[in-house]
Order: sequence, then structure tokens, then C-alpha cells
Amino acid sequence: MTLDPSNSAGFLANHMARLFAQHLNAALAPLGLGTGSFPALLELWRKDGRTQRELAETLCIEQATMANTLIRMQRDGLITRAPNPADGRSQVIGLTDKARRLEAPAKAAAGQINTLALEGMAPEQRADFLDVIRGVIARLQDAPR
Amino acid sequence: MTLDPSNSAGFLANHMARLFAQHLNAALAPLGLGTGSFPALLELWRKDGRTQRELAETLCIEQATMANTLIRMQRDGLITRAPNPADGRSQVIGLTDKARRLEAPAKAAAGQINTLALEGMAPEQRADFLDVIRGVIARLQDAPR
DNA sequence: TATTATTGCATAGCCAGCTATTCAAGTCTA
DNA sequence: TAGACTTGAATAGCTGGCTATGCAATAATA
Repeated sequence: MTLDPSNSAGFLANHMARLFAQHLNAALAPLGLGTGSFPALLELWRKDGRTQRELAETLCIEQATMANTLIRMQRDGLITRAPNPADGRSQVIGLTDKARRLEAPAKAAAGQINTLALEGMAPEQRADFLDVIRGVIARLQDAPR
Repeated sequence: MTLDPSNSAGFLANHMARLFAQHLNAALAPLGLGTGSFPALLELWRKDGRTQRELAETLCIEQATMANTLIRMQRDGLITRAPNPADGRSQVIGLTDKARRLEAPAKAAAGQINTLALEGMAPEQRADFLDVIRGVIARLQDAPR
């Protein structure tokens, strides 16, 4: 029964993700952003006026996690909330001007980290790598937890 | 400026790691273990009587994180701490019998998750995949944060 | 040897993630 | 239409991760 960390997919995945997060955090901190708000912003930049549930769903994040992230984002002046005319339970999340101005620099910072991470790999190698990850995600998502 | 989540290495890495953690958590919960204590146990099962700093270093975890994990592990009756005769600042971490008895079932549970995650991949594909991850880790670790 | 670094841990305080629970608003159906 | 389900969000409470500090013990040096 070996299973040493440096040879376990799970351990390596965790380690890689932590390093990504550390770099992203460092890159986003000067902009006043964190690793939690960034994916939410990516979605809202694409199309804002969406609901909490929609965001959580497309980002594969639990609703409670999204709720807390949105609280911090509102505290930091990134989003506004308006009543949803179509459904009294939910609110419509909008971006502030401040958040809109951060789109270009934040995306640039994040892009650099992806570039660094995959440096030296041929384009198809990168595509393959991401495909394998997507496969792992699919299997883990389908299996009962 | 595209950078959509489902095509970003960082986002995919994070998503994959969260799914691994969820599965591992579910599998270890019946044993009273969590995703934080498990890597520490892997090291201690290999050789116990090690110091906090040693554990943090080999697991690539910050010292403060390790300290908190060890507090929970002690609370849960997994480890003991003895004064270090060689250095009055540090303690020697030992495993309890309870922790020793958990080695086989915990490793089995974790192994199953790795197997599930890489299901359907040929042995060399798996090896390649882990190698690519190790490469990403190396690049992110070397680069200034 | 006295002072100055360095090192090992602990602690505070934050963020991001999770589950479980609760509540209110909307739906459905007998 | 009244009562029962469903659904969107909030909240409590935990884990695991991080940085930044502070402190005590050790090591190094002037």
C-alpha cells in the first residue's frame, strides 16, 4: 500500500490548484480582487443582470458559497442588487462602474498566470491537458459523492 | 478578450481539485478524517516522530496551516506531541493507535477516488497527465508569487 | 560573552469552500 | 382556493488555505 502524495492525482491536483490560487491572489490583490470574486466577475462581464443561482450554477459553486462571495463583492463596491421583477425571491446582480473598469487589467493578470503555468507546452499539448482535466471533472461530477 | 472559465487552466484546476476534495471528504468522513489531516497522516504513516516544520515542508503547506491542522488532529485523538530533546522549540509528532488503525481503510478509500478520476485512461496517459501537472507545479513554484 | 540573527510555533484574522438549516416566495394540485 | 411541494436566498458553523505578527529558543558573530 504505497500511495505517496507526490504520485497521487488528488494530491497533485490540490497542490496545483493552490499554486494557481496563490498566483492569482497576488496578481489580483493590487486591483482589490480575490480568487472568489474573479470567476463571478468573468460571468458578469460576459453578461450581467443575472441571479445568484444562475451564477452559482454556471460556476459549479454551491449556493451558500456564492451568497457569501456576493456579500463580499457588494461590500467592496463591485456589484449592486436590484429586485427581480419576475421573481420576488431573487435579486438581479449588476456590475458597478468600478467593476467594469477592472475587466481588462484583471483578465490580463489572470491570462499571464495561465500562460506561465503552461509555458513551454505546444498548443496541442495544452489542449490535450485541458481535455484530460475536463474528463476527470466529468467523471468526478457524475459519480455519487 | 475571451478567457472563459471553462477554457482556463486555472479555473479547471480549481474545479478539479474541489471535486477531488469533495469525494475525499465523503470517503474519509466515516473514518473521522478530513482532507487536511489525510496528507499529514500519509507522511506520518510513512515515518512518524517528525516535527511540524518537516511535515509542512514535505507537504508544501504553510507552517500556520500545518499548525492548525495538527491542533484539529490532536483534538480528534490522531496525534500526540512530545518535547523534542534535540530542540526545545519544537515537538515530536507521534501517531496514536487510533490513527495507525486508520491507515489501511483511509488509503483504500483515497485510492478508489484516484482510480475513479483516471478511469478509462491508459497507464501511460495517466503517467503523462501526472507529469504535466508536476511541470505546472514546478513552473508556478519557481515563479515569484 | 553579549548582542544580533534565525528558526520553530502559535495566534489573529482573513478568504473561499462545504453542509445543513431556515424562511419567504412561487407553484402545483386535490 | 387551501394546503403541500419546490425553489431562491440567507445564515450558522465547520474545514482548510493564506499572510502577518509575535515570542521563545537556538545559532552565529562582533
